[in-house]
Amino acid sequence: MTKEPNVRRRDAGATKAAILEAAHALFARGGYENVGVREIASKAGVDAALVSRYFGSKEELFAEVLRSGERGDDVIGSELDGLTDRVADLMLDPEEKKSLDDILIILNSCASPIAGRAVRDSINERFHCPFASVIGGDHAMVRAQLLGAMLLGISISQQTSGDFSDDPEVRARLKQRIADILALAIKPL
Amino acid sequence: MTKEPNVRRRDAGATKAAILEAAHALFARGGYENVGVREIASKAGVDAALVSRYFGSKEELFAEVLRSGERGDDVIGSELDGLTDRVADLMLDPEEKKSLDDILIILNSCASPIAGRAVRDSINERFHCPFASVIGGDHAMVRAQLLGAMLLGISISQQTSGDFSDDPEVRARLKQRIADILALAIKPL
DNA sequence: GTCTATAGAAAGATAGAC
DNA sequence: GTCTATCTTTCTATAGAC
Repeated sequence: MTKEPNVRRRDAGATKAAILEAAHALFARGGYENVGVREIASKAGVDAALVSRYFGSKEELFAEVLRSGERGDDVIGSELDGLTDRVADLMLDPEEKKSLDDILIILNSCASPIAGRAVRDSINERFHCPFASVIGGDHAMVRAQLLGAMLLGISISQQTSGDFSDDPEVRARLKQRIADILALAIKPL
Repeated sequence: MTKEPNVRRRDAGATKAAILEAAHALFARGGYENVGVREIASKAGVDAALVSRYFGSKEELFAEVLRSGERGDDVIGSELDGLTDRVADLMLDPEEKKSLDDILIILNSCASPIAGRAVRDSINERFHCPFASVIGGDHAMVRAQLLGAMLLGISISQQTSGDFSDDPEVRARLKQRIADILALAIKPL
């Protein structure tokens, strides 16, 4: 396996971006503890030493991935109107799976003794608070957490057990059911 | 730190049980990858070498922990009547948190490349199938997976973000809300 | 700006003494 | 039946060559 010393013209910015993107995708699949810097570098097409070079450490890279992720209102939108249908769509549409990477990163890294703290802080800042702003009303944070719990649960279930059903007819009815559940989650207490 | 060579009279059965119990508790908190055999042995009050001695490997110990865990119908009961209230109670009652350890083990270990497969198989056998038996009707497996997703989501949310609220009044209304959501999850499609 | 080589730490597993 | 000592692997991080 001979190495051509990197085809990409030397460009710190591009290299850094490539590492960040690779880390984002890999952390979503395996979580902080199950992904190595070698693997990240390999996917980004660069050398492993550059990860430390540009981000300081794996931990700091992970924090940067969290910061670069979408905020809750990017995921669910900022309009309360039609929110439940939109999100139910997002959860079941295989085309949109990329949008759920940020949820998977949370899910798969929250048990880590190193990354766990950052993950927990990030959930509040990036998801619960924006959710609460969008849904408003009394006890908005409680209802926002409940909404977040539903999204987490559905995401992890699909990741671990596969899609709920292959039958388009069933999926359509399921989508409506999930929309109804989400409506119940955000309804004033 | 001088070591008294184990107070417990030499008893393979008791030692094995102690290791299994310690592993169960620790895997629930940290997941497969974040818990070492040294840590498990320490909590069990035995030497680390005995883990391999009695279980073969950490991986086999984990599989044994999965097998020894509760089945879905132990958690939700086998009566459809009153199920949603019972489970909502279980999710929010801090006294019952121990019952949710099996859910946390799933949650915190599913990303592991080693333990992930066993976890995924276990979800179906131990949770979705019993759930489907209890709730019955058309598309029982789809609805069972949806019920499981709700339980997973609420569990992980409480683990990562803390309890939804400290106010007993709010918690009571939230419990009712969760019961309503669960009812919607298992309702015929 | 990128890569090679390696230091240093931590974890799982095992042989053999007691 | 239990514990000590150690082997092997794997991973992060870094110094220094190119």
